[in-house]
Amino acid sequence: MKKENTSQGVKEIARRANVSTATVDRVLHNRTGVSEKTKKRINEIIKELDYQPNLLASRLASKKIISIAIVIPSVSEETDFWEAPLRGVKRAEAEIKQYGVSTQVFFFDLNDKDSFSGKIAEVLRGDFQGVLISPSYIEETTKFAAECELRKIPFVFLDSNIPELHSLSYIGPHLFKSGYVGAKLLTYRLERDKKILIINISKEIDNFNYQKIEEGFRSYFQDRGQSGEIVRIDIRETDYQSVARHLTYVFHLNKDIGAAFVTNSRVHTVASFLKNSHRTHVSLIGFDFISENVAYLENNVIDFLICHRPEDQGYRGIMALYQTLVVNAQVSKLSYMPIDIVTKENYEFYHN
Amino acid sequence: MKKENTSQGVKEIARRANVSTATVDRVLHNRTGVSEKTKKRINEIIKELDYQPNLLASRLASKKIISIAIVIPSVSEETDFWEAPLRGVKRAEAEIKQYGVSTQVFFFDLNDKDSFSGKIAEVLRGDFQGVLISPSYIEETTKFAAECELRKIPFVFLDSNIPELHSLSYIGPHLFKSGYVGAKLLTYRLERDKKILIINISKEIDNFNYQKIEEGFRSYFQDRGQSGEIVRIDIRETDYQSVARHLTYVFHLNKDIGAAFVTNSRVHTVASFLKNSHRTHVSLIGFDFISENVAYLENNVIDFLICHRPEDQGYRGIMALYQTLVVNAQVSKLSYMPIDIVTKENYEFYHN
DNA sequence: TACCTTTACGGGCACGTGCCCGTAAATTGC
DNA sequence: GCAATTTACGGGCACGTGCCCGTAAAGGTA
Repeated sequence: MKKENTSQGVKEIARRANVSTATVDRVLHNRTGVSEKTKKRINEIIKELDYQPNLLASRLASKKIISIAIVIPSVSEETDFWEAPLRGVKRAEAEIKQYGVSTQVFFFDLNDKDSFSGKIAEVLRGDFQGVLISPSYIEETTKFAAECELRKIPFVFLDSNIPELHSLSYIGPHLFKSGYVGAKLLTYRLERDKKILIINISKEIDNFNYQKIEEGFRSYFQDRGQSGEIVRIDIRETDYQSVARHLTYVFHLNKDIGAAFVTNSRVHTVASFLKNSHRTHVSLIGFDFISENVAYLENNVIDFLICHRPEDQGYRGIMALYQTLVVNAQVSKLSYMPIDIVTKENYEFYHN
Repeated sequence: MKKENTSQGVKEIARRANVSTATVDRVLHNRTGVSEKTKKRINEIIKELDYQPNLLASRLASKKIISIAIVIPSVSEETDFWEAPLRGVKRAEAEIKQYGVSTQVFFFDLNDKDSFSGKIAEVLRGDFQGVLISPSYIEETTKFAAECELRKIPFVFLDSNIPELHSLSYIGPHLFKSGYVGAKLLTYRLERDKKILIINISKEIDNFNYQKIEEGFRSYFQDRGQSGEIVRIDIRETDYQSVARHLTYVFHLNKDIGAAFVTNSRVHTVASFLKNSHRTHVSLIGFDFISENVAYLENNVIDFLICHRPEDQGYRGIMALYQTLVVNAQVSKLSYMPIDIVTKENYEFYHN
């Protein structure tokens, strides 16, 4: 089978407008050097034909390379969570490399604000046409966003959002609803008079993500007028010893805790504690498909993991920038990921 | 930033081998007209350079159009399930249309074997280079697969599988495990002495999919030595009246049914019955994110829906054929979809 | 009027690959 | 040994777009 042989694209427009393809090209890229009236004539024909440029030919002919910077936490000993978004980024890159898109990844230390500042400064020194960033520190990100806006560099937020800033798009979970789902699962078979424990393990004090999750979690009970007692604890050190010490204390004060909800991926530390202290009858829920968590899922210590397709997040983040920078198409400002429920029974097919 | 200026691709190979690009081209497409020794020389250089053809240029220069046939059930009054795979197909098509790929969809009536035969005959009369098919009828599909193999037309199975046939790939759920997950969810808070009801509503007698699901469901109980009584019922008519009649009878015989598991997307019919007969205390689980089901999820009549990302299935199906026919890359023979758990709390973010 | 600058366009090559057509060289037939 | 055929290869255009360069025409200045 053969393609249609009608002359297509710029040539056809040029023919109808009685000009050369170069002139049409000038109009398409709104460069100077075209009189108003021919410009108008050409634009009308473009509209009439509903002209869509041939990306193949365009990218083939163009020598421009589009560079995208990715700013994400490095994979630490504590968590390999960011492996997944990175995979997604690489997958997207492989797909669109042929269109002249290249990426460069900047890893920062999640526990070190200065490393974050350093990396975004480095990005600004480089010559990037788009940025995909995990906005871990609000203040620094705000400055960075202002500079990007000045330079007209589109940026996409990954995994957590700062709605006030004018990002091209946010790609990540709806945190409030994630907490809500956690509450539903955690209490699905909880006995009436048992207490619920919310555990927040994090070095960062000002992290607003956990607040949103906790709000969602609590609102589930408000919505149904249930008012079982909810205990909460903040733990500022992430090592096992510290966590165990705090938890021992809490469980000592509250003998009748039936379920525990961890607001992030450090649920495996809690799982470890529950196992060591023979408290595996306590229902346990947390976030993210990381290897330590999956191990405790397998062991029946963790009941459910809530996940947000981190690989897909990375992929979609790059693709959103690609749509804007190369295809010149619109992308939606908010792209909430599904709230996936992972259990011992279905985790082997989960696409993280 | 500019692209590297080193001469690339076929030209570079030709230069090194002291031949013209035309000769290299002949080797690349193993056409005739090249002596053995030059062929060998060129092949060595190709290997040495790890030559990857530029898809952009290739597809731009080629006038060939690749046609893919899609054979799926039509959206019926009973279910709009197949809307989702169709969306995925369209999404894939939009992405790769520029590479000269076109698709044609053939809808058959899921309750009419002859319409299935008719459509596959039509596909074979057409000039297609690849087929994406939902193999609803085994015997007819077997014949079709044999003919495709003869003509060297790759075909991909969607949503259900016939492992004996040499499909390029199967894209769909792991049915056994899906049933297993259903059992876990259904009994997560089931009281000890309550009975479980398995409901199979389908006109097709020989459908092996449901058997696999039921096996998985039952094996969950075997794995944990639980032997609560399991009742099962087959209903061969899909209309509400028939289903209600059968269910009335079953519930009359078994007063203590605490949970019901429907092996396919017709769970909404059962939900309707449970609601009308004031039996919403019975836990209910079924399959697929179709609008009727979601409505009962919202109503708390259905507890969970198990889903397998039908849109993604359609997308991946087309992409598997694209990888084979255009990119000439390998695709994995089995591509199990995640077993997603959809509840009232998270359905609004589900990407079906 | 003569000269210079600016504007408004056209010509044409390049991107990397596919493929048609032409032809020198090698092979075959008698 | 000569013509006919086959083999093995090169030249070069086409795909649709980007963009450099050249130039006629229009406008400006003395």
